[in-house]
Amino acid sequence: MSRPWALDYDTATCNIAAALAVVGEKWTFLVLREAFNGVRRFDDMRRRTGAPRQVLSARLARLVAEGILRKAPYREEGQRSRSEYRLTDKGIDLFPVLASLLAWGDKYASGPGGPSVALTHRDCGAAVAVQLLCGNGHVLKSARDVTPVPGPGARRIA
Amino acid sequence: MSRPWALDYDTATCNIAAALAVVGEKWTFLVLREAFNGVRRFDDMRRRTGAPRQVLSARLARLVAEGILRKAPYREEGQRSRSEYRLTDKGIDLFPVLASLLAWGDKYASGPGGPSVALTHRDCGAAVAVQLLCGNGHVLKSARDVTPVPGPGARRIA
DNA sequence: AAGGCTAAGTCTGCTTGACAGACTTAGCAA
DNA sequence: TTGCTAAGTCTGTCAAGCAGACTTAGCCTT
Repeated sequence: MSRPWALDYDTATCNIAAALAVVGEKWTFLVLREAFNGVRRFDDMRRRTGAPRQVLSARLARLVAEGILRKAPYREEGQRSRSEYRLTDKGIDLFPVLASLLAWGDKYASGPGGPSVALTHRDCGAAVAVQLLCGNGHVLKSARDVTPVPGPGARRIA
Repeated sequence: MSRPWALDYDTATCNIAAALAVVGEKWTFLVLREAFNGVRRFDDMRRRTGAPRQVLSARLARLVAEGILRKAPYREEGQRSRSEYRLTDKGIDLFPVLASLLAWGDKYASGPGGPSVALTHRDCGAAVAVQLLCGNGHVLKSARDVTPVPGPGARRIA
């Protein structure tokens, strides 16, 4: 690797940045974690993430505005009707991000007892992992086997 | 889904939070993106991420302290010797996180021309994608096919 | 209909972190 | 010894995060 080709291209078109602009904030990830765990209600999320109410409120509103969560009414026995937050398909598609973070955390930052959450295949019960898979069906052992190349939207720097 | 089991367990043991505590900050992801693109030098990273010098400096130091990047000396013709930043294996293992973000960004937040970066398999050239794979070799179509269950490190709330 | 109950917020004052831009450092070369 | 450059640090300003108190809105009981 002499001079990386990336230096000749503009970063403005990078979709990692675009994704991060939407979900890149600290509490947003934790909110999504809870959502994937089936937690849907404001106060549960607040208690479990530790996010200040104001921040949680803002993040939820943003996620709804982006179409990652949607508000749905619910009604607890003897209570008024309130709103809870559910993942949309767009939100569900963020799962690999969370799953990758979890895998990395399990490997490098796990507490004493080991992982506190395991992912299983609903249909067969086996453990689920995030893998890099190429179009020819090869499972890649390491990210070192991946070569990033400029895509159609890449823009050369003048 | 009546009452999610997650509500009965402590969030303190969650390794997603542990991972985010290390790499969860906004600029950190962008720094890693550059690192995976082969960008290694302070000023290149600064220019390409837009991070303020002070913040970049702090993030790089943190990543080195965490063993995700390591400093390596380099020497440009006619210049003094300086340090650049390279991914360690621990850092390389974060690739799926970035790749997932990229895939999501490509799908939902792509600019006009389409993706600006494509991931290819070094050995066969085919496109690489992040997939959910179960222990029995099934490729999962959606995160809805994943069932999270309490792991060995899970701690019930009193 | 008055008042209590609760989840889901908003409001207030304080503190921390981000930021831009100027400045500093350290080794190499002329 | 002076200049050059990448890689930082320093300073003042401003936005964001934060804890804790307060508010809101329906449903229920009395």
